[in-house]
Amino acid sequence: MPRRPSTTLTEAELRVMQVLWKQGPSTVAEVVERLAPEVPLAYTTVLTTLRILEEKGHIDHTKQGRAHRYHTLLDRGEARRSALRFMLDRFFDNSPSLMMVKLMEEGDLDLEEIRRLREALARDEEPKVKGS
Amino acid sequence: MPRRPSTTLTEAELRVMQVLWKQGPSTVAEVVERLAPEVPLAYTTVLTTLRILEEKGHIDHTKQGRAHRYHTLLDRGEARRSALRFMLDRFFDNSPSLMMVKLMEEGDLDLEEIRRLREALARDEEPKVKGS
DNA sequence: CTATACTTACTAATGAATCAGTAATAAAAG
DNA sequence: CTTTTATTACTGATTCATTAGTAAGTATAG
Repeated sequence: MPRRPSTTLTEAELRVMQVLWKQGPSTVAEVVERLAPEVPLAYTTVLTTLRILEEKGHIDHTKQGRAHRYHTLLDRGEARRSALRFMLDRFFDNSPSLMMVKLMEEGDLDLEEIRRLREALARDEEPKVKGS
Repeated sequence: MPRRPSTTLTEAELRVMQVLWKQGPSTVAEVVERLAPEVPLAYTTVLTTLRILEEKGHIDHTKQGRAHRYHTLLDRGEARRSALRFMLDRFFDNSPSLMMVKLMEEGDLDLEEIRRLREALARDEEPKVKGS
């Protein structure tokens, strides 16, 4: 029996989606250029990945001169949520607070970020109170 | 040109590591049993994955009767860190605080957890001051 | 000691994913 | 209109990852 086809974005697909999310609708050449320093890929390789993403319904394209300009359809927020759920399940025993703690340890937050997070946490504490 | 071999744990490998991390040193049968409800896999499939993990140096085994009992060598904390780094890069523009905010929105923290997190953040704010 | 049951070791099959080349196409330049 | 050039569409190669079967080995039970 073979492996099952992946339900989530594959590594190559994710790499490309990331570019589209970050720099907005892009042509093949623009994606290649952005990826080049990190992962040098042939023009047609990226083209193929974009075609697959389009087949899967994650992106779209419009004509732009003789080229195609690709737009994301898959919402980044949704992708983030499913990624977070995966991480919680696989690495943090489904404990959001444990994950929060580890994040705090990992990324050194500057004072401004800490202040904003404390405010966000304070806001989180409020809406729990119903009525009055 | 072929695909590059993956540097991180693959999906199947991660699934097995997760079991070993959660329930401690286990035999093949124990791993299969734990995985069964979620993903029914043949005994030998899990055995193969364990062999690969051992070849890669991520786990170890000791004899137990006629069976092998597998132990993790790869530290879970280290795996968590590299997973977090990957997530930060791919989904959260390398902003830990952004990731934390999204995590707060997603995983509902209970009041007790929020309180502890606020304390932890408060402590994080202090050590920045050098001397006196 | 022999038979039984369980476990491992080895091997193979298969499709998934990734990478890229060649041919066709369409726009742009002359 | 013709030539050049950029781009896409199609196709193929490669190997990785996953799955599991068969044979060999080893402990346990009778």
